[in-house]
Amino acid sequence: MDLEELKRLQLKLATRASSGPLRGPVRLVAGVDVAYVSGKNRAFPAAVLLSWPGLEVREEQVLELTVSFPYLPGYLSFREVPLLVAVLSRLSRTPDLVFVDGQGRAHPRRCGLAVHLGVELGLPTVGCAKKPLVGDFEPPGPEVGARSPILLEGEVVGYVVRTRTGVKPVYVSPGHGLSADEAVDLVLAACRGYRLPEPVRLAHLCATRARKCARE
DNA sequence: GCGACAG
DNA sequence: ATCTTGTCGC
Repeated sequence: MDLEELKRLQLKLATRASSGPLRGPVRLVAGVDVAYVSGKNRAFPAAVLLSWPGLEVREEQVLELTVSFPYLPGYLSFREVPLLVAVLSRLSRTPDLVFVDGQGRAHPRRCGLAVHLGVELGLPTVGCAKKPLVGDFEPPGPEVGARSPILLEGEVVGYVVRTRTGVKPVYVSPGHGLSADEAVDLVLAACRGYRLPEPVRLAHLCATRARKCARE
Protein backbone atom coordinates (compact mmCIF):
# COMPACT_ATOMS: atom_id res chain seq x y z
CA MET A 1 0.00 0.00 0.00
CA ASP A 2 1.17 3.46 -0.89
CA LEU A 3 -0.11 6.06 1.55
CA GLU A 4 0.45 8.93 -0.86
CA GLU A 5 -1.68 7.07 -3.37
CA LEU A 6 -4.41 6.58 -0.78
CA LYS A 7 -4.25 10.24 0.21
CA ARG A 8 -5.01 11.24 -3.36
CA LEU A 9 -7.90 8.79 -3.40
CA GLN A 10 -9.28 10.31 -0.20
CA LEU A 11 -9.13 13.80 -1.68
CA LYS A 12 -10.99 12.57 -4.73
CA LEU A 13 -13.64 10.80 -2.63
CA ALA A 14 -14.08 13.91 -0.50
CA THR A 15 -14.83 15.88 -3.66
CA ARG A 16 -17.64 13.48 -4.52
CA ALA A 17 -19.30 13.83 -1.12
CA SER A 18 -22.42 15.98 -0.93
CA SER A 19 -22.90 18.28 2.05
CA GLY A 20 -26.67 18.11 1.76
CA PRO A 21 -29.33 19.03 2.54
CA LEU A 22 -30.81 15.56 2.94
CA ARG A 23 -32.87 14.52 -0.08
CA GLY A 24 -36.01 12.50 0.31
CA PRO A 25 -37.79 11.09 3.38
CA VAL A 26 -36.10 8.90 5.97
CA ARG A 27 -38.19 5.86 6.89
CA LEU A 28 -35.52 3.23 7.30
CA VAL A 29 -32.04 3.62 8.79
CA ALA A 30 -29.11 1.29 9.40
CA GLY A 31 -26.28 1.19 11.92
CA VAL A 32 -22.96 -0.53 11.25
CA ASP A 33 -19.94 -1.60 13.29
CA VAL A 34 -17.13 -4.15 13.26
CA ALA A 35 -15.80 -6.41 16.04
CA TYR A 36 -12.32 -7.90 15.76
CA VAL A 37 -10.60 -10.95 17.18
CA SER A 38 -7.52 -10.04 19.18
CA GLY A 39 -4.52 -9.72 16.89
CA LYS A 40 -5.89 -12.03 14.18
CA ASN A 41 -7.28 -10.94 10.82
CA ARG A 42 -10.78 -12.06 11.67
CA ALA A 43 -13.54 -9.47 11.64
CA PHE A 44 -17.28 -9.53 12.32
CA PRO A 45 -19.02 -6.66 10.52
CA ALA A 46 -22.64 -6.12 11.53
CA ALA A 47 -25.54 -4.10 10.13
CA VAL A 48 -28.83 -3.43 11.87
CA LEU A 49 -31.88 -2.08 10.09
CA LEU A 50 -34.35 0.04 12.08
CA SER A 51 -37.54 1.95 11.37
CA TRP A 52 -37.43 5.74 11.56
CA PRO A 53 -38.23 7.61 13.68
CA GLY A 54 -39.58 4.71 15.73
CA LEU A 55 -36.25 2.89 15.93
CA GLU A 56 -37.82 -0.58 15.93
CA VAL A 57 -35.35 -3.28 14.85
CA ARG A 58 -36.35 -4.73 11.48
CA GLU A 59 -33.35 -6.85 10.57
CA GLU A 60 -29.81 -7.79 11.62
CA GLN A 61 -26.98 -9.20 9.52
CA VAL A 62 -23.48 -10.26 10.58
CA LEU A 63 -20.57 -11.78 8.67
CA GLU A 64 -17.23 -13.33 9.58
CA LEU A 65 -14.57 -12.08 7.20
CA THR A 66 -10.81 -11.73 6.91
CA VAL A 67 -9.38 -8.21 7.06
CA SER A 68 -6.55 -7.35 4.71
CA PHE A 69 -5.74 -3.75 5.57
CA PRO A 70 -4.18 -2.69 8.93
CA TYR A 71 -5.51 0.00 11.21
CA LEU A 72 -3.76 3.29 10.55
CA PRO A 73 -5.12 6.54 12.02
CA GLY A 74 -6.47 8.51 9.08
CA TYR A 75 -6.92 5.44 6.88
CA LEU A 76 -9.54 3.48 8.79
CA SER A 77 -11.93 3.41 5.83
CA PHE A 78 -9.63 1.28 3.72
CA ARG A 79 -9.84 -1.35 6.44
CA GLU A 80 -13.59 -1.20 7.17
CA VAL A 81 -15.43 -0.05 4.03
CA PRO A 82 -15.06 -3.43 2.26
CA LEU A 83 -16.44 -5.22 5.34
CA LEU A 84 -19.33 -2.81 5.78
CA VAL A 85 -20.31 -2.85 2.10
CA ALA A 86 -20.40 -6.66 2.27
CA VAL A 87 -22.64 -6.85 5.32
CA LEU A 88 -24.93 -4.04 4.17
CA SER A 89 -25.51 -5.86 0.88
CA ARG A 90 -27.00 -8.67 2.94
CA LEU A 91 -29.89 -6.56 4.14
CA SER A 92 -33.17 -7.30 2.39
CA ARG A 93 -33.89 -3.60 2.03
CA THR A 94 -31.71 -0.55 1.37
CA PRO A 95 -31.77 2.02 4.19
CA ASP A 96 -32.38 5.71 3.52
CA LEU A 97 -29.50 6.59 5.83
CA VAL A 98 -26.60 4.83 7.57
CA PHE A 99 -25.12 5.65 10.99
CA VAL A 100 -21.40 4.90 11.11
CA ASP A 101 -19.08 4.33 14.07
CA GLY A 102 -16.33 6.79 13.14
CA GLN A 103 -15.64 10.21 11.68
CA GLY A 104 -17.26 11.75 8.63
CA ARG A 105 -15.82 15.05 7.42
CA ALA A 106 -13.89 15.54 10.66
CA HIS A 107 -10.84 14.06 8.96
CA PRO A 108 -7.49 15.53 7.79
CA ARG A 109 -8.63 15.25 4.15
CA ARG A 110 -12.38 15.38 4.84
CA CYS A 111 -12.63 11.68 4.10
CA GLY A 112 -13.43 9.77 7.27
CA LEU A 113 -15.08 6.33 7.28
CA ALA A 114 -18.60 7.78 6.93
CA VAL A 115 -17.63 9.87 3.90
CA HIS A 116 -15.90 6.99 2.13
CA LEU A 117 -18.76 4.58 2.83
CA GLY A 118 -21.42 7.09 1.82
CA VAL A 119 -19.79 7.93 -1.50
CA GLU A 120 -19.14 4.27 -2.21
CA LEU A 121 -22.75 3.32 -1.52
CA GLY A 122 -24.33 6.48 -2.85
CA LEU A 123 -26.27 6.72 0.40
CA PRO A 124 -26.52 9.43 3.09
CA THR A 125 -24.26 8.65 6.06
CA VAL A 126 -23.70 10.12 9.51
CA GLY A 127 -20.40 9.74 11.33
CA CYS A 128 -20.57 9.33 15.10
CA ALA A 129 -17.20 8.71 16.77
CA LYS A 130 -16.40 8.08 20.41
CA LYS A 131 -13.11 9.95 20.25
CA PRO A 132 -11.80 12.98 18.31
CA LEU A 133 -9.37 12.59 15.42
CA VAL A 134 -8.70 16.13 14.27
CA GLY A 135 -9.91 19.69 14.78
CA ASP A 136 -10.21 22.19 17.61
CA PHE A 137 -13.19 22.33 19.92
CA GLU A 138 -14.45 23.21 23.37
CA PRO A 139 -16.35 20.76 25.54
CA PRO A 140 -20.15 21.08 25.06
CA GLY A 141 -22.45 22.14 27.89
CA PRO A 142 -23.65 19.52 30.42
CA GLU A 143 -27.24 19.30 29.16
CA VAL A 144 -28.34 16.68 26.61
CA GLY A 145 -28.40 18.25 23.17
CA ALA A 146 -25.56 20.68 23.89
CA ARG A 147 -23.03 20.93 21.08
CA SER A 148 -19.87 22.82 20.22
CA PRO A 149 -18.34 23.06 16.74
CA ILE A 150 -15.27 21.11 15.62
CA LEU A 151 -13.10 23.55 13.67
CA LEU A 152 -10.58 22.40 11.11
CA GLU A 153 -8.69 24.96 9.06
CA GLY A 154 -11.41 27.53 9.64
CA GLU A 155 -14.22 25.18 8.68
CA VAL A 156 -16.92 23.65 10.89
CA VAL A 157 -16.52 19.97 10.01
CA GLY A 158 -18.74 18.61 12.77
CA TYR A 159 -19.87 18.95 16.37
CA VAL A 160 -19.00 17.52 19.77
CA VAL A 161 -22.41 16.47 21.10
CA ARG A 162 -23.72 15.70 24.57
CA THR A 163 -26.03 12.71 24.20
CA ARG A 164 -26.20 11.86 27.92
CA THR A 165 -25.79 13.88 31.11
CA GLY A 166 -22.56 13.25 32.95
CA VAL A 167 -21.12 11.10 30.15
CA LYS A 168 -18.38 11.85 27.64
CA PRO A 169 -19.72 13.50 24.47
CA VAL A 170 -19.60 11.98 20.97
CA TYR A 171 -18.03 13.47 17.84
CA VAL A 172 -20.58 13.92 15.06
CA SER A 173 -19.72 14.85 11.49
CA PRO A 174 -21.60 14.36 8.22
CA GLY A 175 -20.53 11.65 5.83
CA HIS A 176 -22.39 12.03 2.55
CA GLY A 177 -25.68 13.61 1.51
CA LEU A 178 -26.41 15.84 4.50
CA SER A 179 -25.18 18.83 6.50
CA ALA A 180 -23.40 18.93 9.85
CA ASP A 181 -26.50 20.34 11.52
CA GLU A 182 -28.70 17.59 10.10
CA ALA A 183 -26.19 15.02 11.26
CA VAL A 184 -26.42 16.30 14.83
CA ASP A 185 -30.22 16.36 14.76
CA LEU A 186 -30.31 12.79 13.47
CA VAL A 187 -27.88 11.52 16.11
CA LEU A 188 -29.86 13.14 18.92
CA ALA A 189 -33.11 11.76 17.52
CA ALA A 190 -31.53 8.30 17.40
CA CYS A 191 -30.45 8.26 21.06
CA ARG A 192 -32.52 6.32 23.57
CA GLY A 193 -30.86 6.88 26.91
CA TYR A 194 -27.39 5.67 25.96
CA ARG A 195 -24.33 7.60 24.83
CA LEU A 196 -24.39 6.16 21.33
CA PRO A 197 -27.29 6.40 18.88
CA GLU A 198 -29.32 3.14 18.75
CA PRO A 199 -28.31 2.07 15.23
CA VAL A 200 -24.60 2.14 16.12
CA ARG A 201 -25.10 0.78 19.63
CA LEU A 202 -27.12 -2.19 18.40
CA ALA A 203 -24.72 -2.91 15.54
CA HIS A 204 -21.91 -2.96 18.10
CA LEU A 205 -23.79 -5.44 20.29
CA CYS A 206 -24.62 -7.57 17.26
CA ALA A 207 -21.00 -7.73 16.10
CA THR A 208 -19.69 -8.48 19.59
CA ARG A 209 -22.30 -11.18 20.13
CA ALA A 210 -21.41 -12.85 16.83
CA ARG A 211 -17.75 -12.92 17.75
CA LYS A 212 -18.57 -14.49 21.11
CA CYS A 213 -20.77 -17.20 19.58
CA ALA A 214 -18.10 -18.00 16.97
CA ARG A 215 -15.58 -18.67 19.70
CA GLU A 216 -17.77 -21.09 21.67
C1' DG B 1 12.53 15.85 17.39
C1' DC B 2 7.90 15.51 20.22
C1' DG B 3 3.25 14.50 20.82
C1' DA B 4 -1.27 13.03 18.70
C1' DC B 5 -3.50 9.45 16.66
C1' DA B 6 -11.41 7.26 14.48
C1' DG B 7 -11.58 1.56 15.00
C1' DA C 1 -10.32 -2.29 18.52
C1' DT C 2 -8.93 -5.81 22.37
C1' DC C 3 -7.22 -7.68 27.16
C1' DT C 4 -10.81 -7.73 31.92
C1' DT C 5 -14.05 -7.62 37.81
C1' DG C 6 -15.45 -5.17 40.71
C1' DT C 7 -17.01 -0.94 42.12
C1' DC C 8 -18.47 4.01 42.73
C1' DG C 9 -22.34 7.00 41.55
C1' DC C 10 -26.79 8.83 39.45
